[in-house]
Amino acid sequence: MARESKTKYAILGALNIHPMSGYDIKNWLTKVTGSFWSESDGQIYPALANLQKINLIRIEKNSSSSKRLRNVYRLTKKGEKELDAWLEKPTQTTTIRSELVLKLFYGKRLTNKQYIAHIKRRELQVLAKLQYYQEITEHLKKDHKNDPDTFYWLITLNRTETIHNAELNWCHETLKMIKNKKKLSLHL
Amino acid sequence: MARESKTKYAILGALNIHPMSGYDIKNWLTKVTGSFWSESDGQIYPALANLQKINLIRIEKNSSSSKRLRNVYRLTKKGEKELDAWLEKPTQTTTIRSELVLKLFYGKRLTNKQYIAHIKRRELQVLAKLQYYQEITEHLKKDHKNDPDTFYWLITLNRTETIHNAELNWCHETLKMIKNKKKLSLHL
DNA sequence: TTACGCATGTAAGAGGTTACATGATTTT
DNA sequence: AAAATCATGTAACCTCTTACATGCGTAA
Repeated sequence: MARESKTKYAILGALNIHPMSGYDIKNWLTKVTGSFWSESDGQIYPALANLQKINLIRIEKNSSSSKRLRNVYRLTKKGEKELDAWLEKPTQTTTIRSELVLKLFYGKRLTNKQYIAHIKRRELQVLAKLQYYQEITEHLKKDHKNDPDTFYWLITLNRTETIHNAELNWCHETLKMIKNKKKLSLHL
Repeated sequence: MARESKTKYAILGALNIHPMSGYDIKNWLTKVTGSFWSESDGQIYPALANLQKINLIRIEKNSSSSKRLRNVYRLTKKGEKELDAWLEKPTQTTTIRSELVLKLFYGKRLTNKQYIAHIKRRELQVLAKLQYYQEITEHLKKDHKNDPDTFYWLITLNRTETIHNAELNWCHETLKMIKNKKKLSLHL
């Protein structure tokens, strides 16, 4: 019960780029896939141990010689197959939960001022994210143009950008509408 | 640990519209807030019991006389205050997880055909949702124009519509780009 | 030498979904 | 009479986050 965790696939996919440590994977995921995927410590390390146990990944370098403890993992052939099988499979739509939108939905009890404040906060959050992902996009286009992954990363970054822009527009329009008290405009 | 559940607020907000049973709340939520909020049986009923225990809601009608068991709850004054306190509070950004986008991100290992299939499936899903929410929007504008909640519901429906439309455009553009093999267009 | 970042890992415990159980009522 | 839907509720059990513990290396 409680639908199957996808953490293993996030890990396998990351290791398919190049060998990494758990620490690397986590930071890298939060940095570049943050807008649609993330993992926490408590997920990563047990998952790595398990994936190693069932031979989907293996430790490449244990760096025992006086170096700091650092486990760098790499995909096995079996791991690649597992990754491929998952990649090909169609996905179910995931349920999402946005507390903010729930508040806006139940917003009848809020004053105009409070309601506007919610949307403005959201506007700033989205704007910040948008700028952040635009920077990553620029960076990829400039310094990783020929990386075989870049094309796919840009596609998903472009998706994030498109959607964030749309939400930004919505914030803008909604604020304008509320401020002008043209509440009826939605009903036309 | 494991961040605080928002189920109670989803329930309080629903009961603020009008008294409802647990069954009603669940169905109503999946129907109209499905694009940004949902609850499952296993959450609703225990939460209702608990909310009643701490006097945020109470049973309005137990309909004992030969009628089917059906508990209709209504907000108490205390419940209204709790709802207001939550509504006013700023929200944290929620982390979202999209398995599909993760696959597209790791898409290097997929054939063009497989990749396109993923996006096309998504396109259809989004299109269906878009049409569904457009129907609800029309319904509200026609038959519930003067309902005090309608204005707020239309705002969130409009948000869903805007974002879904953006994603649809992205699907379209991305498919076109891949099909034309103009992979370099992203790099310009 | 103090502090911060690197790096791994575990424990606790709430959150959430699915499946099952139960029984009434309405529809076919 | 059977099947579908209404309606509530519980149990199992996985998921996930937060917090804590630990220790090394490096920079101020």
